[in-house]
Amino acid sequence: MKIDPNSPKDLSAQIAQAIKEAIISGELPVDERLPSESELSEQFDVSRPTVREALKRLAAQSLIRTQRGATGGAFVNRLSFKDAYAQQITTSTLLLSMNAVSFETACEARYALERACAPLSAAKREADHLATMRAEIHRQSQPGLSDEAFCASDVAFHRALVDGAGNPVLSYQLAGAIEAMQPSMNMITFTARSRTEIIALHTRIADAIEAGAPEQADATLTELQSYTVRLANDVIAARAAKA
Amino acid sequence: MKIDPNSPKDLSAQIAQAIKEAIISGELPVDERLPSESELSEQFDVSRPTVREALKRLAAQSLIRTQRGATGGAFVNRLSFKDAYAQQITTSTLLLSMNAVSFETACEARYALERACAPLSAAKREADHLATMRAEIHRQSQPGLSDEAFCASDVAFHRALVDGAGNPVLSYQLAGAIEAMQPSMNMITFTARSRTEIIALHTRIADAIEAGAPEQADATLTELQSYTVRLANDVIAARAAKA
DNA sequence: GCAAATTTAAATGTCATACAATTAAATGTC
DNA sequence: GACATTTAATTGTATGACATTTAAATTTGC
Repeated sequence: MKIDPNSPKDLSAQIAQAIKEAIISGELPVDERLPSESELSEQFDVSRPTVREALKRLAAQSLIRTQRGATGGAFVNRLSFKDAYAQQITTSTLLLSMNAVSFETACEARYALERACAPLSAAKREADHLATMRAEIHRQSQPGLSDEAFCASDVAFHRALVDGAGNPVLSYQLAGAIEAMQPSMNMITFTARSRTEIIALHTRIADAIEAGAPEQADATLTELQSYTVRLANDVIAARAAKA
Repeated sequence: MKIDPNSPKDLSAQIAQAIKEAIISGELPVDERLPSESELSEQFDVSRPTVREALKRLAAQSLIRTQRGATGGAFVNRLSFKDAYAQQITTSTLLLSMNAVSFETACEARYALERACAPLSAAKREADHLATMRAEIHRQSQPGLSDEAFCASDVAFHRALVDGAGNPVLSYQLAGAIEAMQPSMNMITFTARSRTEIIALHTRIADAIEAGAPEQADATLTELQSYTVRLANDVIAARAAKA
């Protein structure tokens, strides 16, 4: 691992990249201890603060963890699905909010991905995920539920649908798509009528999964997508009319 | 934005989180300049190196960019799709390699997602993406192509299929799923026979997209998935036999 | 001789200060 | 007015010190 003092990049960025590449290539295996900060600063011929900045960059990406104390140091971290979920969600959220992605585009992506899960979920139809879906449907029908709580339950319902596919990689990929949309979903005011409609569609989806009928789940998800987009467009139109 | 000196977390981690939350909430809009490092160190009542560690954490996630010089400083960065792609790919790659995700599971996720794109691509059937797919198919049939080059072309083909859906959010989500599998794909030795088979399937997929026939694309992708898994299993079996 | 208490050493976390490098704006010069 | 120079602000890097944490080594007490 070498760095170039004449590169346009910061030294800390170069060092971080060198270590990152060593981790990706497998040269540094999981749980391996990196040299101490002092040793690294000698190896790369830079000061300790510079090394520390590099290590913080890696820590921010969950590539390493640090421990204090006698046997402490920086260790290569096993990237857990949980950590990856969290990163995926914040990245997706920022991507949508900062790039003026239309509700329709985000919605299209989300439901396309969900339709990808539906056949797998329908094939497995696991009891616990189905139970979660039913429970969330029940919660959604409670009167006096706030719009935020309704949305949160909506997210939980769809996560259960996705997790029902029993593929952690899929769940990870979809976590971002589903949760990143919550801010825009929250702006929708769910009337009693629209809630009834959505609950009916959720029920049909759960039924389709339980029956092992993927085409039906697919079609109902498409219906739900159009309905959601219509609701959002109503909100946008109402706002435009006011202004 | 306040921090707690008695928290178990590092000061730099707390500061990074505080700024991150301000960015996510929109309190700090895109291109806004953060206070200088000296000002931040006064505001948070910590030293400048500590502030810098916090800023490097944010820079590692592409949340800020820094400029040197008189009018320099740290600016809130608009998270571009390109940056998000890159993060998504490294995260996915590490997730697969560090968690002993089976080839079959990763493959299932990948093809489920691709099948999600197929109907959208078939509806749009854009000329340039179709041209890219045809060009990659042609490249794949060149004799003397290395396994690595064949794999790279395979990735390009599938990316074109995905990008053909015309939904940048989908493309972003799928970039990870497709490219993260390249390391495991590279271990497969593609014989002349298997290449012919794969090229035939690719051709049928392109034909289906061009014809606007989503069901056909879906079915062919499923075939390609099974065939890929079979090839991988052969490699694994051959290795086991040797040992 | 063994267990508990203490000391020690190694590592990260934090601070203070200084200087180098870069960049744009202000200033000066012709 | 155009061009060169200076200046000031800001990040990048280095040095050295001290605080804090943690496990291992040592000492002490019985």
